[in-house]
Amino acid sequence: MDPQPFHDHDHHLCSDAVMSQAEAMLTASGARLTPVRRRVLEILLEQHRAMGAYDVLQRLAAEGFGNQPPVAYRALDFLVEQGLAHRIQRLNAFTACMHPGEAHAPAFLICQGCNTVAEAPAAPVRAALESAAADLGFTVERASVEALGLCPACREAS
Amino acid sequence: MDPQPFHDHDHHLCSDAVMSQAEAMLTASGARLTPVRRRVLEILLEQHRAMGAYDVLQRLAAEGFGNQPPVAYRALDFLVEQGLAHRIQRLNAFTACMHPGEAHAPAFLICQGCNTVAEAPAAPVRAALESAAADLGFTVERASVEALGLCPACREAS
DNA sequence: TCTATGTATGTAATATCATAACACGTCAAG
DNA sequence: CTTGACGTGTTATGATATTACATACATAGA
Repeated sequence: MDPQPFHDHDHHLCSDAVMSQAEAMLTASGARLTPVRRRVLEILLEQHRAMGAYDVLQRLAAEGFGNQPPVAYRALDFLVEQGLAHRIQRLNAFTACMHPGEAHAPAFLICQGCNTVAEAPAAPVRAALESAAADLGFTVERASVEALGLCPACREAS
Repeated sequence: MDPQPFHDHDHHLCSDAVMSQAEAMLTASGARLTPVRRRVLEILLEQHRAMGAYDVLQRLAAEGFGNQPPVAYRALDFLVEQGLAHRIQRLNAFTACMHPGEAHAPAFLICQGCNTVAEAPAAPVRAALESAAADLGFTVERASVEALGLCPACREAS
């Protein structure tokens, strides 16, 4: 999967590609990418980071949208439901999905140096988890896998 | 690892064993198991569930300890540091560690039916995660793996 | 024994994260 | 042209967590 988050790259390629995919997906599914929702997605796409709902809200408010928490939470929840964003439990924050449409139950790598959040391919991780769970008779429905650590750049810098 | 959380068992065997181990570990390390800390551990050990800090606090207050959040958070943080409790990110809640002393970076299995939380052996899961991370040059320091699903009993009942 | 020091606890105040409930507007189907 | 579904705005409140400071308590060193 995509190592880009951790390296210099032309970020427009990321965000533009995701925006197009998002539009296509939502058109196909009939869900509506309203101005607030679109703007929230754009804001999340600005960086490979996780943003708190209140940070997003502040941005929205500054641009003339509503300035009460539900405005942000509703848009964020919508994006999460549509698979366009992920919630990072550990940070109480949200990040744009960089691979919308692709079926994926990602693992998140959170750099403690630069706060970058990347999605890692988690199929083997999930397989191992489901196997461990099955040994106890437990059926996994959803799982969150979040790792804290250092990205290549921050590791080198430290 | 221990499938007990998901089955009928003499729970005193769990909690007594853990309490003894906890005492031994802390005596050895020089850390102090003060009344508040001991009581919090006992409370967590009452069930194979996760408890919110404010639930713990309520219990403490009812027993004559302080009734402000830091009282609970400090004791809980202490137990987590000492490896005697775990924080479940997904639930904003805490659970007693059922295998203190054993080196382990567990995966948590959270039953959506009965709220039981079990620790599953996570060595293979972590290995898979570290491997996926290494492919991106990322070094994992700490990770949380939390699965929602159904335990054997609740699965059968549903 | 006394006192200085570090550690633990108690409390007030506040910060941060999240949701419930209701009002209003828009738009498309009937 | 009305109705109903959906989206947005707003008020209020709930739930989770931390900062800062005061007090007590244990214990090692004078």
